[in-house]
Amino acid sequence: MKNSNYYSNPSISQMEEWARVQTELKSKLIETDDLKFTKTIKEDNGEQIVEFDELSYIGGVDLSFENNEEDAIASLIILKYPSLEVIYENFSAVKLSLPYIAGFLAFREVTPLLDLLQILKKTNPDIFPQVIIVDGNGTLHPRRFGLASHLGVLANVPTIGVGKNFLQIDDGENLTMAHVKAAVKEKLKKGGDTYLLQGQSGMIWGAAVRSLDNTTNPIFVSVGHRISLETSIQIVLKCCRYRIPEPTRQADIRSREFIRNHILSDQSILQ
DNA sequence: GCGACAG
DNA sequence: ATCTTGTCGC
Repeated sequence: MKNSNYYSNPSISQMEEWARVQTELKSKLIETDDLKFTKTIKEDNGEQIVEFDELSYIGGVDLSFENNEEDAIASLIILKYPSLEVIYENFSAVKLSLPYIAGFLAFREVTPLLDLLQILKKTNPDIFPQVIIVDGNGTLHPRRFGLASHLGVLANVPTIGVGKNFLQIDDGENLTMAHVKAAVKEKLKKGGDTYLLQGQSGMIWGAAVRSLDNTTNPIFVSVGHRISLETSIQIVLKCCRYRIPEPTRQADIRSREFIRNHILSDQSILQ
C-alpha cells in the first residue's frame, strides 16, 4: 500500500502532445551567440587563444534522488568565472509528477529548475548567471529540443547542454552509438579534442568532447539556447577541472550532499 | 522479438 | 538517476 500518489506512465497520445510542445517551443530557439559577454580570439605564436573577459557568473543545475524516482533535490549553483569558485548554492526538495522517459526529460525536470532561477532573480539578481550549464542535452535530441534548450527558452537565458551518455539520433542520420564510439576512439586523442556529431543530412547535433588528457570517456556538448556550438564547447572546456564541467559537477556533488544531510533513509530503522 | 533508452 | 570497495595506474 502506497501512501504516496505515485505517478503513472504517460499515454502515447500524451507523449505525442509533448512532442508537439517541443516542436512549438523550438521556434523560439536561438542557436547563435546572443550573450551578455564577449568572446575574443587572440593569436599567440600561431596558437588561437579564446577569452571571455566579461564573463563573471556561470550557473549549473542538476537533480539528485534519494531512494525512489519521484523524490528529488533540485540544485542551482553559481560559480565565479574564471576562478570557478562556488559563490551561491540553493536547493529545493521536489516531488516529481512524471517518470523519466528518454526524449522527454524536460517535462519531468524543468519546473523545479525554473523555480530556482526565479528565486535567484528575486533574491540575488546581481549574480544571475550569464550562461547556465545543464545536466542533459540541448539540440542533441530527436527533435533538437532537450532539457537544456527547454530551460533556456522558458527562462530566456543562455544555456549549454552537457550529457555524460550519448543519446542516439536515428532518423537516417546514422548517429548511432557504434558510429560515435568508433569516431571518438579515432579522433579524440587529447584533452580539448572535439568530434562534431554530424548526421547524413549534414546537420550538426552537437559534439563529443574530450575534457582532459587523462580522461578517455567523452562528454556530449550541445547548444542549449542563445549560444553557438563553438562557444559552448569553448566555455565547457574552460570549466573542466575533471571530466564533468565544474558547474554541473558541483551541482551534482552538493545536491547529493544535501540529501545525505537532510533526509534519513528508511535504513535508519535498522539501527 | 530485438535494440535503445539524456537523467 | 542510483546501488558501491577495492584496485590498477600515473
